[in-house]
Amino acid sequence: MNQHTRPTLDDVARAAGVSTATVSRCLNAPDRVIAPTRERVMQAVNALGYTPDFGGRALASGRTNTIGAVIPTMDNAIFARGMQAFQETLSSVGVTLLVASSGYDFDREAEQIRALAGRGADGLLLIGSARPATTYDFLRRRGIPYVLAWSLGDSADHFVGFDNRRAAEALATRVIALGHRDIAMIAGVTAMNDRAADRVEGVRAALRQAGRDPASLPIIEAPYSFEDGSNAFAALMQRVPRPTAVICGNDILAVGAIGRAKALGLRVPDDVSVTGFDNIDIAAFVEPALTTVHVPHRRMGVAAAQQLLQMIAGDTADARVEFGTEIVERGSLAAAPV
Amino acid sequence: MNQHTRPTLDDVARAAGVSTATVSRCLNAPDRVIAPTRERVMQAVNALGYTPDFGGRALASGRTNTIGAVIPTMDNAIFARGMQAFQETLSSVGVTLLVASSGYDFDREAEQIRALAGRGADGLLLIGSARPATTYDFLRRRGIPYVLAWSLGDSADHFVGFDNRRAAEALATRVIALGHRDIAMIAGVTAMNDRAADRVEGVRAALRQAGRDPASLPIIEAPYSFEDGSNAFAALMQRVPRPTAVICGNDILAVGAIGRAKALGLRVPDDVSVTGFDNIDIAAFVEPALTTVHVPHRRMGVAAAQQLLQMIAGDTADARVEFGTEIVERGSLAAAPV
DNA sequence: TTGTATGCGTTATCAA
DNA sequence: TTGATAACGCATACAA
Repeated sequence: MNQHTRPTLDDVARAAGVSTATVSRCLNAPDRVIAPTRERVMQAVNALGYTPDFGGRALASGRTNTIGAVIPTMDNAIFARGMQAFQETLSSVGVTLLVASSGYDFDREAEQIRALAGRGADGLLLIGSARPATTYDFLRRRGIPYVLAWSLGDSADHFVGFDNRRAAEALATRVIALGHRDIAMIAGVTAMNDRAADRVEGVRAALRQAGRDPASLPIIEAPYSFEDGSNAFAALMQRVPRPTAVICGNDILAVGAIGRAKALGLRVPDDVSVTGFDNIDIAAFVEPALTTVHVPHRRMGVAAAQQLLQMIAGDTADARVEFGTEIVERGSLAAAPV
Repeated sequence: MNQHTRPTLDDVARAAGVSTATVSRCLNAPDRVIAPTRERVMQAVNALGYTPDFGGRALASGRTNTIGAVIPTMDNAIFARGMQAFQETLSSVGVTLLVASSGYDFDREAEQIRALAGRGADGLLLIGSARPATTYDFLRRRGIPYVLAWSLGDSADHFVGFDNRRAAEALATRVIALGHRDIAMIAGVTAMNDRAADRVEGVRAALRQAGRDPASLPIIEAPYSFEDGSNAFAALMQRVPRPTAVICGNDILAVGAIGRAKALGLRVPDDVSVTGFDNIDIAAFVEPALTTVHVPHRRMGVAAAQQLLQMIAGDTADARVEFGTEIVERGSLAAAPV
């Protein structure tokens, strides 16, 4: 039984009869080593089961090949899908992903950002642009590359996202064009969430554009769950006149709304139309299928990873990558009842 | 404009007029430093905006305060929820989470395990027990603590999970007790997935127990999506005699099945019963609501984290933490049609 | 309670 | 192409 200490560069060097520098080169820049020696070294590496020590490498090189992400929560189909793509992309180039979650709380987010930066993350992925100036200050003082995703902002930061406001406006405009006059909205919680807030703004903009008073739009904010969507829908249906269309801030709320409509004996879309946002899998599967806004979550995850990798490599990356969205019309939206 | 190099322990020590050792102690064992000096040091730390360098710390201490997880995919409600809880628990004690995904592929999993171990992970979370001996060999040679979650196995490894087989058997037994004789199954893909395979085994065991031939059970394996569940259901409904109950390996497949049933004009549960597994949110929300097996995903995530932390700390941890599951009976399951 | 001194494993500079 | 050797920033055993 040998000692249970891992082999070091030195062990490999000795075994291969070369210097530690050569072993290091074999691993990091194989072309800077002549083939025969390289072969001998690699043999020793395999024989000893050598793997480079992370701490030593990080200390000496100043890089960790690690990227951090702070998202509101993994327990949300939207981020789950995007993060999966993000992780796959990083993994394909040998970078590993550190994840942390904020629970939609600015303080927690700042705390997690600090933690990941302290963990030596070479770059950071953050969601949206709404956060205190102090957090941005920290990011910049620290000089750590970061990308803001899932939305687009006005700042000079790097964005990889789509225009939540415009997409929501387009959808609402379509609803209005179908003759709906009594429109209501079930929004995601807008506090600390620019995506949700932008979607509300988009709907208001559409109303304004149609010569209606945005202030008259009944809105209920609801957490991301079927049940909350359902309850919000029930509350909205109490209004007089009863809305003929309910625009929801995301698909989960919309599915909750449709479920409640059925329970209330209301036909969708004959009595009331319902729309969602995100186009997650379930949108195509509810009955009736959901009219929603398609968002390319996976592509965004991939693009965010590429962007970040470029920034870390020191290459000049595009300031922003904007993805288009499109309205997917399905059975849950129809012309207003006459 | 000052140089953009981060302050080091030495800078803080100089600023506070103490040695680096004292600064280090202030950060790692504050009680070993007298209050006045500690105060002076912390002041310098804040003034300089000092944060310890990760590489240096990892190299000197041999620990990274980082735990890795290799899961099949984040894009699955089950793991997403459990991982969120796992991450929160780690975060609460200052440990950060490295995530990687295998895509249900043994080779990729082994690769990711290597990557995370190389990244200096102090411990590892893996899903299920089905993987090549070579992977376990690596884990043990490396001596890295690991926990297997979401299932229970026969080995001496540390498990945090539940008995997929027994839970599925209980559910199937209930289905049989309701008079169903023509039962079919839509299973998750069992290759490289012991959870899915165990659920199939459980159903077979129930049939055997009831004096039926398990080999006669029609089974279609389907990937984790509504659409695949839907298609599998349609195929099963072609059989003669037509099954009166379809047991699904997870809720997503079951919801897909229910959707197809409606499209085919079949009433659930009058014409055909459908059951799921996992009890994710949507199970309570489909129409009819899904009879399924409740699995405490969040609690498992928390327990897995605690287990791992104990193992890393060198405390003796329980060999296995088993969670109970329970059948949640809802509208999708009823007595067999007469 | 605090300081000194050493070593952790790697990368990178500079010579050879 | 390869080798010596000096950082890298921190934790810790030991001494004071």
